[in-house]
This record gives sequence, structure tokens and C-alpha cells, in this order.
Amino acid sequence: MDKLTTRQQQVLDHIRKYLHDFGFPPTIAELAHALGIRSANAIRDHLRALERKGAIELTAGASRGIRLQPKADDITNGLPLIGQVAAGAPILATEHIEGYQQIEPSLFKPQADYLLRIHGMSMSKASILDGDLLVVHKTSVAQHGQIVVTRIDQQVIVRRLERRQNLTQLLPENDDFSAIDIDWCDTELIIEGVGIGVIRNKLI
Amino acid sequence: MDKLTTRQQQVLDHIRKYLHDFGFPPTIAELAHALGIRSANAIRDHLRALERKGAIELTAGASRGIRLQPKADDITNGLPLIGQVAAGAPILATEHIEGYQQIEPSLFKPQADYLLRIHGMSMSKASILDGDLLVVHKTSVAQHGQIVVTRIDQQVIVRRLERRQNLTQLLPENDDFSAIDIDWCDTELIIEGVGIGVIRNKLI
DNA sequence: ACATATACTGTTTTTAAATACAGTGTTTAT
DNA sequence: ATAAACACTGTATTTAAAAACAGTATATGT
Repeated sequence: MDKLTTRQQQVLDHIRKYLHDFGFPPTIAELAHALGIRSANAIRDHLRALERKGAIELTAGASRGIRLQPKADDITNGLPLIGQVAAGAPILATEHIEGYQQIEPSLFKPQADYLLRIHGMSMSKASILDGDLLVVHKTSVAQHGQIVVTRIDQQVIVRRLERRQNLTQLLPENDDFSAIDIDWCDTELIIEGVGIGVIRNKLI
Repeated sequence: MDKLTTRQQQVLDHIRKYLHDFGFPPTIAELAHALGIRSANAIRDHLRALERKGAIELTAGASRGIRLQPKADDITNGLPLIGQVAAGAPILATEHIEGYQQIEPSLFKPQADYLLRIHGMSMSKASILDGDLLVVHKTSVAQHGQIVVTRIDQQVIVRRLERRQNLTQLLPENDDFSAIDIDWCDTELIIEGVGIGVIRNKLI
């Protein structure tokens, strides 16, 4: 989405507020009045600009025919839920997004960026089970002991990060799995994010 | 909210669908057309009935002036988060509510009604840890094997329900805790709800 | 039995709201 | 420098949509 001018942002904010207050979008005249503008045409120009920049969608001829563009706002849209990630592809690529879940970001610290579906029981002893949604904070730095989302040989893997003097390991939390040694010459360790929470939507 | 007739429910469903599809509510004529009705007045009658029954709110004189009535607690406030419950007091009493968490109810099935903070490690082998939030569906009936929120001797306790021929037990998921036998003469078993999910907002 | 709610048809009137047209300056990017 | 985008004013026109009016027929509860 293109950058909005201050005025365009104000118009967008008013549309949001009105929608929240009334449950339906404002008319052009109502927006003009709310922003202290005496001519409806000024708002029409703003709306056209907002549409051109991808912030809203207009329906010609329809009263209140303004739709907020879903992608404009993370909060209205929720957190993306990522299923299986194809080797090499970026995690947040559209084809990996199974859907969006409306979850309060303030529930987690630091900021929750996306949900990653866990496949397999490699982290079961950390009480992270197959099918669980790992709440992930996007970052490229992680500390010893944290649950990390990493990329090894193009594959996305969730493990516990173990950092000693000159040894870095990715530890599973299940004795049936083996640790992955990271030696800096050979294997490249890319950290995609750290786990900050878990959501399980079916109990057994 | 009063019960809706089949037709009223159909009208409400169409409003929901239209809102989802277009981002703004339908006009009366559009609803009539969608339902195969030739007169706008029929829809007006339905809308008035829906408003009377509390399903929607109408704004007189405004085009598309239909607002879906948000389910008082769920959408506006989110799910109540219950901390410690005092002995004998109802779970959802105001003094137990630590706050409200905006969480999409559709993420859980059946319906999520509240979040209960888990104290202690009695369910650790079921991957429900101290500090976790148990997502609870309010019900008084539960089946063998489910994680249940019960009340024993006025205390709220989370355990796994074990029902055999003539034995009912509440099983912990930790060997350090012992099972609770329910004999129907002596102890009264009150089921407050069943666990349908877990939310953990700090990993260790 | 009788009031009330439900579920419509059909036409007309009124008002709400979008659109069109014709402008004036200012700012920003190439 | 100069076109394009930005940020408006103001009036007129057209169309979209709500609301009012006048009915019919069936179902439902008291």
C-alpha cells in the first residue's frame, strides 16, 4: 500500500471511527462535515486517492459504498495463521497463510506477529504438541534457552536454542529426536522468530 | 434476545453475508431481492421485528442504516479471564474477572465462554501448565475423558473426568497428585464446564 | 373469538446521497 | 519548468433508498 498523506490518513481514521460507532460506513457528506470540509467533492477526491492507494474499496452508485481494505490494518484483521511452510519460501508468503485469527496482541510480550502450526511431537516435553499454534515474535536474534523458529537447510524448524561457549545447538524437547549441532563453517542458522506463547484449540 | 422465526433468521443471515461480502450493510431493496420478495415493506417488517428482538439496531433515515447487535460480552469485550475463584462463589462473578481478552470464539469448538487461569501443575502431563489459560465451554454435562472444570467442596478444580460402570473419578495428569473418587452418596459433583483449549502467554 | 404477530403485494412520496460540472490555489516529483 | 497530485469551494443534477400508505392472508396465543 502506498503511503497516505496526513489528510488522507485523517479521512481513513474517520471512516474507521464511524464504522466502529455506527456499524455502517459514513456518507461522503458526513465525512466532509466531520472533517470540517464544506464541499463533498474534497472527500470524493480523498476517497479516490485512498482507493488508488489500496486503503479502501469503493462501490460506484451505492450509498455508503466504502469498504475498508482488510490488509490495511493488522488489528482489525488478526494474526496470520501459518500452516506448512514450503522449503526456501518466506514464512509469511500468502500461500502459507491458512487464515487470520483475531487475538489480542497485548496478551503476549513481546509483540505477537503470527501463529505457526506445529507439526509433530518434537517439542512435547515443553508442552507444545502436534497441532498447537505457536505464537511467534518475528526477530532474527534469540537468547539461550528460548524456543526459536529457525531455518535449517531451507526447512522451518521449531527447537530450543542452546548457546554455550563455542557450541550452538537446537534441542528438541522429546527424547525420540536428536539435537542439531550448529557449526558456523558448515550449517547456516537463520532465526525467523522466537516463540512467545501457545494456543491449543483441541484438548485430548 | 427473543427467539427469531425462520424467516427472520434468514433475513439476519443475509445481512451478515452481505456485510461480509461488501463491507457495508444491504439496502432494504437488496435484501428483498436476495430473499425473492417483491415488496420492500416485507423486509421493513422483518427488520423492525429483528430490532424489537434485539438482533439488530436501525438508524432512521440513514441508507443502509442497519447495525448488527454485537453479542454483549463476546465481541465487544472479549472473553472474561477468570483468576482465582473464591470458595462457593460463582465462577463468572465480577470479582473473579481479571480482564477481558479479545479472542476469536470461532477458533474453538464448541463455543468458548471464558478463560480460567490454571494454578499448579496437576494437569502437567496433559500439557496444561501452571499459569496457562484454560479455554472453557460452559456446560453441566461432560463425557468420559474430557478435561472438566468442576466444583468439589465449594472449590473449583480442573481434572480429567473418568466414568466407568459404577465409578466416577476426577484424575489429575501428574503422578504427584491423587485421584478424587466421586461416590454419589457423599460427594456432590458439579460440572461447571469443559476445557476446549489452552492459551499460554509465556514460554519457559 | 379476538387481538396480535407473521409474512407478504403494490404504489407513491420524500429524502438521502452519489455524481457531474466548473472552478482556485498549493505542494511535490521529474 | 512544468505536469501531476493534493486540497479544497460551490452549485446543479440524478439516482438510490427510506418511508408512508393501503391492502391481503395465515398463524398463534389468550
